Amino acid sequence: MRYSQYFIPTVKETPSDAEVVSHQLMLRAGMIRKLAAGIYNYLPLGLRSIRKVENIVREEMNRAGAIELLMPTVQPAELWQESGRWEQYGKELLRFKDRKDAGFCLGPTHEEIITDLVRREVKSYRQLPLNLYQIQGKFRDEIRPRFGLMRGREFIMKDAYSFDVDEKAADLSYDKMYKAYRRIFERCGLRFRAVEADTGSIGGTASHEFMVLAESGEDAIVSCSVCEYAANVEKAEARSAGAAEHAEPRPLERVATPGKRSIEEVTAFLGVPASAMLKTLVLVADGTPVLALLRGDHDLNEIKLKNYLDCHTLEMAPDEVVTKVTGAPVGFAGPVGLKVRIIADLAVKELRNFSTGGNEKDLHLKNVNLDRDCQVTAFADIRNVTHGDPCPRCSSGTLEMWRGIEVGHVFKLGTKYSKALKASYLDADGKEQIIFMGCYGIGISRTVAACIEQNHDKDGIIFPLPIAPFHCIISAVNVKEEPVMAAAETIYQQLCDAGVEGLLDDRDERPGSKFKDADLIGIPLRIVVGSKNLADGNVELKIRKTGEVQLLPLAEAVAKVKELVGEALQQAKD
RNA sequence: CGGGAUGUAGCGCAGCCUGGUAGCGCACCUGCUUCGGGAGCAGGGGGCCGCUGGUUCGAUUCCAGUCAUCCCGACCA
Repeated sequence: MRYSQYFIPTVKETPSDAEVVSHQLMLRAGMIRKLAAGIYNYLPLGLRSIRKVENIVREEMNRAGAIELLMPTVQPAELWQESGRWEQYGKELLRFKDRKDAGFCLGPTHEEIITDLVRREVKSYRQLPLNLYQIQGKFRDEIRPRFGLMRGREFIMKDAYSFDVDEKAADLSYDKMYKAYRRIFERCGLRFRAVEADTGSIGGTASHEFMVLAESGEDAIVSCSVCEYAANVEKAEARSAGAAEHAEPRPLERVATPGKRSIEEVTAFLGVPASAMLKTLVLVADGTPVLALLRGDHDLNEIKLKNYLDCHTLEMAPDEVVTKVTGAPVGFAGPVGLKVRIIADLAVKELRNFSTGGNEKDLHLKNVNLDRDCQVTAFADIRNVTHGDPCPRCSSGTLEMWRGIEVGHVFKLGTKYSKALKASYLDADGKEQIIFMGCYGIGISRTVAACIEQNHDKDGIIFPLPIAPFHCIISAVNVKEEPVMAAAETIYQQLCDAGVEGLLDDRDERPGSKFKDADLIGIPLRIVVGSKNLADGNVELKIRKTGEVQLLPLAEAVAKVKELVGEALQQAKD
């Protein structure tokens, strides 16, 4: 490709409405342009990287035995009503009507459609297992799209759905996908982790997320310093540190704490550590107030609590409700004397003589003890794990924390959708059985963004070669010097012939601009053809990632590039 | 949806407080010089000052509404 004939509108200045690096760089590198909030044009350069990821995904899915198909973006309301998600999904589902007033939506995911297809066509155990996938645009009307392609409303996704005769077979399908996903992200050249995850609104029995490690990641994940355990903090299990200390209960004390509301203020005022405090949170679960008790230095994990309560909505109570439940303004809540459902975190069991709110303005209690002073409804694991917590799986490890970007998610769905939509088959005995399903998603466009979050420097993007839009850029320092241009053309032709994707920068620009653009768009290899080196029969080969520069005779440059490209792609495949 | 902010040339911004029909840098076009890390000089083009209404002789400026975008929160594969 000749740069002068191509379309790469790069930008010098950072657009003011872009917050994260990948968004800024994709705009600056001319990979994307915004059309509306969370909706982007994919420009040629961006599309090339997206296609690279798609092809890797496609190859690995096919290798794992999945079969590609393509489902419509526009989906009829009836199927969503049948699964119950027409009501459940909320405003994220963009709904509209056709000219006959029939309800439709833009597909945010395709469980309903694929299950409908399979229930019509699959009748026998002989047709199973089956794994169908597509790579397609999805639309989710996110409340708050942000960070460019990281959380768009319209985005490109690979979604696969497996169908099996029973749970054991479904587990095998899941395992195959899990392994395929590892290969995919390895081949993309990404540093990532597979972590245990909450299943969220998709539902099902188990799931893993694939997280690209990056400081800017929206998700917090933990991994064990010793064993293989890794999980999203949303899901990570807290293990109690051990037996309770044996402290004699001291008499309950009332302490005036004028204006001291937060844990920080109260600990400073009382001179006790946060870990000797009891944090009391008032929440509303499906309209009913609930108290959550945590050790002062721990944070509530709302997902764990929501799962424990098995409720539809769970939110922090508004001030009026707190006042009504505790009889005191916000900041003085405690469990003593309250007659509501009280869920205490497991770590609370170990607290003795702790301090907490007194349910009166400017009052806290000291030397509170459970059982003696108040009763909890139940104990449950409802807190976020923290750095240094003991690993829930092995005896010796502790948990380390990371930030990650979710680029893939695999789910064991069980029979949630097959039951709702009555997808069944006849077994060898002619008996009707319900199909077991799994679903497996990869955010293709997000993967490109995540890659940039992980691989960039002050000058721009540093693409791993397997998903770079081009392998090698050939920068002709001065296009008006005939020998320079001729040599650049020759190298470009030879690279093309060798199967290397070259971008010939034949623009009549100053060298500085060309180098800046080359760095910005992140092409892994660069050959610089300039008159000085050319006089000695040499060209320069620069590695974007390391900055390493080598002078090579004209004749060897192409062979060297071909070798490097071959290595990178080969390495990625094995 | 709650809180905060911003809409002025393709991009980044100033002007507005104190009303008198708009300016800077980059980009773009022309010419000359330059040519290994975003060149210099000279000339030039480009604006419904987001939109609607109000106040006023007069509104980019003041007021109200509205739309859009961004940030925080809630929410979310």
